[in-house]
Amino acid sequence: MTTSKTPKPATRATIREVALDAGVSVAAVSKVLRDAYGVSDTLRAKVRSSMDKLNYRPLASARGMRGRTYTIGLIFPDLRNPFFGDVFAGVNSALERTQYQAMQGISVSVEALTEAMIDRQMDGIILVGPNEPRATLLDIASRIPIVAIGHHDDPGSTPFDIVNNDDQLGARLVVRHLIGNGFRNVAMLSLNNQPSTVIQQREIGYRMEMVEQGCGEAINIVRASQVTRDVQISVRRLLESPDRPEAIFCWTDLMAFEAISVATEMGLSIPDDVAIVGYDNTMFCDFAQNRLTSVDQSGELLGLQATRLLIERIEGRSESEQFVVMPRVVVRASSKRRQVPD
Amino acid sequence: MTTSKTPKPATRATIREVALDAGVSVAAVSKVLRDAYGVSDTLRAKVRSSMDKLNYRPLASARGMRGRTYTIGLIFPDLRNPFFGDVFAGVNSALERTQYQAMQGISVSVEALTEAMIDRQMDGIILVGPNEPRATLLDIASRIPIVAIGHHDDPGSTPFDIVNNDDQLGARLVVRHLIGNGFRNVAMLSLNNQPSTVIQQREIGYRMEMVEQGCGEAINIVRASQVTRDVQISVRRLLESPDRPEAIFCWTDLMAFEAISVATEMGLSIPDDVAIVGYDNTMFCDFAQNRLTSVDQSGELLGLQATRLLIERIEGRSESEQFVVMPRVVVRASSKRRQVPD
DNA sequence: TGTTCTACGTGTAGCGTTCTACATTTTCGC
DNA sequence: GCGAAAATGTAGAACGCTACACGTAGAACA
Repeated sequence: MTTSKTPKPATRATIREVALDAGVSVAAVSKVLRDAYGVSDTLRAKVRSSMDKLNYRPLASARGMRGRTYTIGLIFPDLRNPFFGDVFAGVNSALERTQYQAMQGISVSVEALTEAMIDRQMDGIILVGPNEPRATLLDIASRIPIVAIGHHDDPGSTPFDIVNNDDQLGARLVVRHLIGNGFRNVAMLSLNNQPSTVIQQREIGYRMEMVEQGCGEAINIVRASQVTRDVQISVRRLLESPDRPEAIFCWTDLMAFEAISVATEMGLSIPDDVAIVGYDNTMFCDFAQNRLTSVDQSGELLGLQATRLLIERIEGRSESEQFVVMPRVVVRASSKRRQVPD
Repeated sequence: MTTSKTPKPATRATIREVALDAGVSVAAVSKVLRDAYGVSDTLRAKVRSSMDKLNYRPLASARGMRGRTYTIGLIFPDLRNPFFGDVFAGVNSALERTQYQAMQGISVSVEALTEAMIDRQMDGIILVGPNEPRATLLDIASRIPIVAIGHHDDPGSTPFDIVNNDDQLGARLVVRHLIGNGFRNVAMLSLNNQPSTVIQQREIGYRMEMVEQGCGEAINIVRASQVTRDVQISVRRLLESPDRPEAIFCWTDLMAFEAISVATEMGLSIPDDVAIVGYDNTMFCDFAQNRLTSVDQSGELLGLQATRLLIERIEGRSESEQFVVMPRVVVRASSKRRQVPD
């Protein structure tokens, strides 16, 4: 008398059951799963059909114990910025038709989040606009493949891949555009307390182009924190100052919208009293109440390339790469040519 | 001659190494980790100190093989909606000081995402505004604990928990507010192709309150898809129609911003030509270029409660619960009392 | 006809946890 | 003091996969 096995375990199928059903070894099923070498077409077909029949799906935890989990993590510094939606889209299209899945981490601290992702055996991490010091990034990179979107460093000097838009150029283009449209006293609204290389680059670009355009004496960088209240105060102070700038270049669309808000509140008209330009070209720029000129850094492309590079890394590449996209200014009414009162 | 073990494995510490270091069994360490019964204070202290010393962190995959992964998944239907940031914040504060981590899934299809999360052994899932048919939700709930934010169903009739704002009431409050401010011809801008119970409830609330306020004959529900272009066309058609509504109640802030955009483009003034009201009370409502009256459903509270309920569920509760928050109208200029031309 | 390759399959040892079953020690009522 | 109960600790079998190390059978070559 043999103990009969439960016929329908009601639980999800395992690789063993698939092997049993297909009449092959567990190892063979695993090979099919991984598209590994040494499987005949017949065997593959048999296994595939059993997998379908049993509705088999590999369990990520179990895979994680031996190798990959086919999961990559995404970390953003600021969730309120609508820009990250564009990056998402790019990540998604890169992941289509692969076994990989992306997950965005949710946490207060980026450091804690990174650890949590390592604990959870992510195969790799995409860090967007990381503010962490270089040493921290290097430490993370030594433990898990990462690619940084928006982090400037010398090509080849980092053990991780980098995907950037040319932030320095982006800032220069903005200044060139504004001055070309008759705004010479251009201030820049930047971020404080964040040693981000992206901000640095944009500030450098702004400075250099102002000088090259002969407006060096008008250089004026105001820094505020991300907090709405703080931005409002800074913008108001700027707009109330005796030599009110003719234009404000904001380091992010989000800040630009806040600038528009303050200007509107003060009864100023845009762009006649003050022009405003943002960065990211998010969907809100198009709205008629904003009509915000902004720099397009094609978040979607950034996300796509970052994902591609990350997967290459996970699958073995060892030399680091950089990918740079060219920014372009998308002109809208907020920086329309100045009507100089003759 | 004994083979000497590598002294510094350079790899992360495992539970075995902690046990070795603390001079106790692996089982004991596991107990400490899980706060399980049967550990003396002395042992606990020893183990804790070894864990600190070795910088030990449990590996989620390995835990997943036996029990929990201490990870919960978040699924949103529309990533562009800034509302979800509020929910995030709530989830985070509920997770503070727990071992759990939240991850937001990124994918085109909610169904695929759910499967991916089950594959990855999430302990539970929070579904925000799910559009899936009831049967699908029941199927998912039979395989993994879920709580739905924004899904209306009879209390006790679902095997999963529900956290809602009273959408019917929210809509009623909007109508009441608008009519109280002199707008009688109130149209509603809703969503098509999405059998969401949230939308249903808001439509019902709108209808009922319109009737009760004696404006039944003005009821007018226009439905558009989420696509920007589609919304614009619908709003434009509405505003160009011979009996242009005096106010538009938009089912989401996002749509309301688009409505403001179209109205602005057409040269209409808000609220004198048309009042506009949104739903969600997202941060953009405050901006002077929007000044959007909106319904606050406190996304943060929703996220907090959903997380609390989900963890309770994961840890054993079996009867389902519902939690309802009361919506309230936050009045801004976009619905200011009508200046009736006498 | 033997010998060497190559292609295809299989057996099985872990991976790092959890948790049941059990062993040992301490406490306590009488 | 004695036996029972409570408290504390341990051993070791899973969990579902991957991938290394082999075995085997034809094909190709001499």
